[in-house]
Amino acid sequence: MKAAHTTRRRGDHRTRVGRERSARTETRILEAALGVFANMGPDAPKIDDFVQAAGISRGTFYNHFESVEELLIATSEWTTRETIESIDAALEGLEGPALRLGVGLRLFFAKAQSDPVWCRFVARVWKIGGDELPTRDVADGLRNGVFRAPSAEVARDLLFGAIRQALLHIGSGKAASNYGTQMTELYLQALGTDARRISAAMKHELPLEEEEKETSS
Amino acid sequence: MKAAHTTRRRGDHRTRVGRERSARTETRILEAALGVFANMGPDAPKIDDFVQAAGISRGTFYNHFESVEELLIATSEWTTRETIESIDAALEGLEGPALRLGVGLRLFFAKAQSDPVWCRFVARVWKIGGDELPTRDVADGLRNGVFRAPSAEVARDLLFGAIRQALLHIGSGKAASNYGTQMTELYLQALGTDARRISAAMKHELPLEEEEKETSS
Amino acid sequence: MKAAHTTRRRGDHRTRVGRERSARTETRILEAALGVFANMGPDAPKIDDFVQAAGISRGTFYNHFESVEELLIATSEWTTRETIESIDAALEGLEGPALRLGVGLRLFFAKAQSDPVWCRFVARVWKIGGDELPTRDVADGLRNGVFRAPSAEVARDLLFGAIRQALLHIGSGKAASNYGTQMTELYLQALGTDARRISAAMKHELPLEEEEKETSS
Amino acid sequence: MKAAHTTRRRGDHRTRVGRERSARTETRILEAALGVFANMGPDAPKIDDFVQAAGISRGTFYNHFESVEELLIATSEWTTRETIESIDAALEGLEGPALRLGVGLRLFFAKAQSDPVWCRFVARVWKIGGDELPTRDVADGLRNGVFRAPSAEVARDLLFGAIRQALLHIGSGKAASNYGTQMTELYLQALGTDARRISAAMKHELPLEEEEKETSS
DNA sequence: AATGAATGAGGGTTCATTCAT
DNA sequence: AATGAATGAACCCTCATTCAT
Repeated sequence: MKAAHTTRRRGDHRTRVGRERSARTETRILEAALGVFANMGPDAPKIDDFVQAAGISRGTFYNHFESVEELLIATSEWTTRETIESIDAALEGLEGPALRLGVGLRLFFAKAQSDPVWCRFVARVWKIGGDELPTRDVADGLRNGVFRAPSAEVARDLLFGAIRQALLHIGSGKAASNYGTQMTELYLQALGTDARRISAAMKHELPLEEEEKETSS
Repeated sequence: MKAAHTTRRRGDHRTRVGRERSARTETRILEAALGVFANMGPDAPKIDDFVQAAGISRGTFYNHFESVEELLIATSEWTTRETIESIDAALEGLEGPALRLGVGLRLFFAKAQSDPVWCRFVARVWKIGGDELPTRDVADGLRNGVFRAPSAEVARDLLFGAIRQALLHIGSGKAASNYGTQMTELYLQALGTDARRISAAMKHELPLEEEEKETSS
Repeated sequence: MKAAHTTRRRGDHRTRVGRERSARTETRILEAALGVFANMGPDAPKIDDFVQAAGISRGTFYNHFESVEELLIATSEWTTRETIESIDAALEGLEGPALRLGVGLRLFFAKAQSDPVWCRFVARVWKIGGDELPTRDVADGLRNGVFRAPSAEVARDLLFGAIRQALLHIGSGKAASNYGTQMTELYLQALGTDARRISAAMKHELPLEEEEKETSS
Repeated sequence: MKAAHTTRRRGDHRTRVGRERSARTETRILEAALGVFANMGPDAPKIDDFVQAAGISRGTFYNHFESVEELLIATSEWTTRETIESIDAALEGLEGPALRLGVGLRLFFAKAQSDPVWCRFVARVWKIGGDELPTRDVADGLRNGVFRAPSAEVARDLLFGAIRQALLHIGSGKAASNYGTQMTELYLQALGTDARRISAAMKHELPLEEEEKETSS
């Protein structure tokens, strides 16, 4: 077992080094891809755009991703998951659909305003999930009468239409600093939320979500 | 003199015939392009897609348009202008931002539901104008207190976000028949319109806009 | 018979008008082609270049010429023949290869300097005949000892090389006004012509060749 | 440290191998291009002609040259430089414009007669430099009275006209074996060189320039 | 793994030529 | 004859993908 252990350790070592290097390369590609997609949209960029942005060779790209499409999906997941999770965590303990939705949206827009690249990426790509969270709050609110809308469908569509348009606006760099808050307020008003609840959601202090993404280049 | 006359008439005739043929071909391309863009979006289609859809040759395409981009713009204008104009005409005489906006949106969504190709095209492309009409009504309503919103920006962005998302939904074929009406109602509610005005806008009979597009080929 | 006569006269009339128009059109094309070839060389121009320069339609071009190649040949002949003939006529009565060659070259270069378009055309195309005239004089001179050269071949090649290079130089617009005369003198010197004969050829007054080309547009 | 060393060596190795392969491909293209241009002239050949002649793919062509024009220039330089340099070296130590010019031209024509492809290439393309060498000798000779001509311009133009025409003649395969020598003699005679100097230039043994072009494939 | 030269299919564009009027 | 829209073959160029090192 000892021998085996040693052997394994060597194997592990090489493997680990390889994996680390590989993981680092992969991260480099993802980081580069975020910027490339943000600037060029999901369809325009060619493999070479990522290769150049990441400072790697063509061959290396194919060692990690099979196609631009796959890279797009990977970038989306990588980029969205932690945002969603951190908002989810921040909402822990908040009660009431209006408060939860209001604070959640404000956090989301705050992230967008603080990270323009991320913002433009999400605005232009927005292919993936993360939509269960707000969807649930809207449904809850409609069910228990806090929200009012002709149907759940239009409430949902209005929400995602608003988010996308807001991200485009923010991503253009022309949005006022309270734009996200205002959009949140307007959406709550759209659902017929009563003034007191809106006010509470707007005034609630934003739970600090620490920025941990080590975007060190 | 007779000869001269004949010659001139012939020349005119040839010219006129040529122009007519050319115009017909151009219309054919535009009609085909509407469908192609609706199905494939603005970036994916290749020249050949239009060539095949229109039943023309590659060379003929270039006799009329220099690039896909130019065709996209031409198709957008061709497609949007008459819709906007017909809605504008239909709103003639209607007073009050809520009523005008409500009826205008309902007409717009009605068009979308009755013409799925047009709907998907507009949903995916939406590059061009036609946005002055609703923008003005929103601004009017905010100014005279019929509407209420944290800022004109968010009111505007919410509107266009809603429209785009609605078109996508309608274009998918899964929207209920009253979807457009519901979205209209929700948007009026979003702007804090009072119930009586909303009700009036929803009940107002839709001014008939006769379909005159002579898509006879 | 009367009827037949009338009919024939009509036919003649139409035919004549047609022929005249046709001849005029053909001349227009040739004139345009001269300029086009002069500016663009023999290979670069496309059918459209001639069509535009002549102000005709594509179809009309094909009514007169089958290809660019054919037009090139026609333009060459049309353009060269009269120059050669007029020089030939002007040399009528001059005796002695040195005198004939010297005056002939001077006339040729004078034409080149007075008609830059013709000059650039000939410089760049130079496909066709008209070379018998000087060739004969060179051969004569070599035979009877007026000229001296290692072989008739090199004498001939030196002549045509000189002419081409001279035309290029003149066509560039940078040649001095006595350039043609100087080149003529140098070529006579190349063939070992004695000084007296050279002097006679240089001083001989240039027989006036009237410009009759009706380049009326 | 070992690892780092190994890695670096590997990187170097890969890089070096790549560069060598690339350089070999480039040479292959240039060699092929020389023949293609020689046969078809500078304007007629299409990319495919080079691709086929070099036995590479279209894509590879573009990895090395951006256009036919660029390839033409590269081929010209590659082809002319060594000839000029070798003649320059061979003339080292020869004194007097007549001797230098005479021997230089004879070397040039000898090269042309021994390498028909090169000859036809230069005859048809002749875009680039290498003209300073003879130009200087002509100017020197005119200045110190060894040569006589109406002007330096015509002396120069006569020279290059003669060279071009000579190359065309030689390239056609119909030139006698002493053609180059004869043309050299005639050109010296054209400049009024005295008989003794001409004779010396013609009799001077041609300094051997070894063919070193390593056309090893 | 990483590299980058080579590949060739795919798509863009031009232009000589035809033909109905 | 003259016209010019339509045609499609020929050519240009890009770029995703492979593979030897």
